[in-house]
Amino acid sequence: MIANPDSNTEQAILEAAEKLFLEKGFALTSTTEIARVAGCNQALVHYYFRTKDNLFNSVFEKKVRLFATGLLQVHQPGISFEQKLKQMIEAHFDMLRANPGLPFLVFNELLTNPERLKKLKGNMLDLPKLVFFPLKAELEAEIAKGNIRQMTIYDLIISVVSLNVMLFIASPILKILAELSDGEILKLVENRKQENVIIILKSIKPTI
Amino acid sequence: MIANPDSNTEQAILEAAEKLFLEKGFALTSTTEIARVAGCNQALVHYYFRTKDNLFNSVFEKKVRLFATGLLQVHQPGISFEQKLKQMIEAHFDMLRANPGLPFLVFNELLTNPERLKKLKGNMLDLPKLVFFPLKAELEAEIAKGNIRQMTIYDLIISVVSLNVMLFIASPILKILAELSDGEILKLVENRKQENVIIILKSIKPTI
DNA sequence: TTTGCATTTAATAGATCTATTAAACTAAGC
DNA sequence: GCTTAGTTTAATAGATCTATTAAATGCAAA
Repeated sequence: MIANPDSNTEQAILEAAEKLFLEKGFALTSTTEIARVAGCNQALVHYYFRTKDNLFNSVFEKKVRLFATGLLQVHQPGISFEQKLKQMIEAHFDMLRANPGLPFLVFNELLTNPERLKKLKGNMLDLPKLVFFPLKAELEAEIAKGNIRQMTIYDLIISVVSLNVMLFIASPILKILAELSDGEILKLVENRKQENVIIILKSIKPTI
Repeated sequence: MIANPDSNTEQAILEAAEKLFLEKGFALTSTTEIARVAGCNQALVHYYFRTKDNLFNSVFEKKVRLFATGLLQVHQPGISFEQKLKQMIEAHFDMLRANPGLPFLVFNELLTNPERLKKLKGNMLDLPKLVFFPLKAELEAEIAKGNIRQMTIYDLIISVVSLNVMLFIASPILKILAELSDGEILKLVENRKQENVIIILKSIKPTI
């Protein structure tokens, strides 16, 4: 029998692992539980991926890239820098809304597992340039024209990412503590999308 | 022999636990390792705190309160709302800088352990009011006077906390990925303190 | 039908972790 | 000096987790 390149079982294991790793992180997820969710024997997890670490890396790097490239989008030509920035913030926000568990997974694993972070550095050397370069020149041109106050591209990215990401890290906690319904959380999140755009656009203005 | 109310050993265990929990979270810290750092036998950890969970709660609630009350500061009377806001942002920022591992611990444990979050809700009912109430009335007065655009106190708090907290969650990662020296990180952090103040103060202004 | 190979299962080795227990140690008070 | 109570230690029970192994199963081709 020829091996199915995308075996049903292998795919089920990957999906179960992704779900559980996103929910609880690496340390709190056991291969036994992955197998249970995937509907197979625990040894099968090791048959396909040999180690839990391999399995984790299979889902992790894809997720990190998703996380980082959320900022990088193709824009309509001819629109203003501010409009472009607004589109980027919204695209990043929408990516996070579609993957709300992503920031937690990425931060949790990179902070608790230093080797993972060092390994990542090698694989992701292209990303900063992909994300920063298209924006950097434009930002500096706008500053030179006096349309935007003095600031670096790093400051801008950090601010956007902070505002967008923290919302999705904190909202499960906010939901419980403030006793919000699902509907109320949805409304709050949608409102923060506009709020984050407003904050960034106002904050880059010159004068004072 | 009379029990020392603040036994040397008990205190050493608490401090070791605090250090390790802050570094690696609950799941990745073992009582054996806590004992090693505290310089005592592993069974002593259980002698003093019975369970690992008890020990964790002993350090955790104190830390959550520290995290939440960072925003709550006594201000000089008679200064403007904007100056007061600036002081709050800076005080919150300074608290985080003095406890950089705090946000990770709080988010990590509250997100991976739902029972911890529910339990916390009971113990922290006073906090939202302590933090929000002093500001809420003033904010609404400023909005009525037309000094500040229409926004809620929750939006303001979320923005401040997002900008301040995310910096300290992300900076260990940023340090590795961008290959920054300790000095460069210090400089970046200090710069972000002013940047966050500027962002918030600009973002609350009326007029588009 | 039989052979061969990928897949799946049950069983388990080996490591580690929490928590308990029983015994040893230490020093104050009678 | 002996008793007593708090403190500390070594040993280990019991649970859980990763990873391996050997055997069983299913299916396609010969």
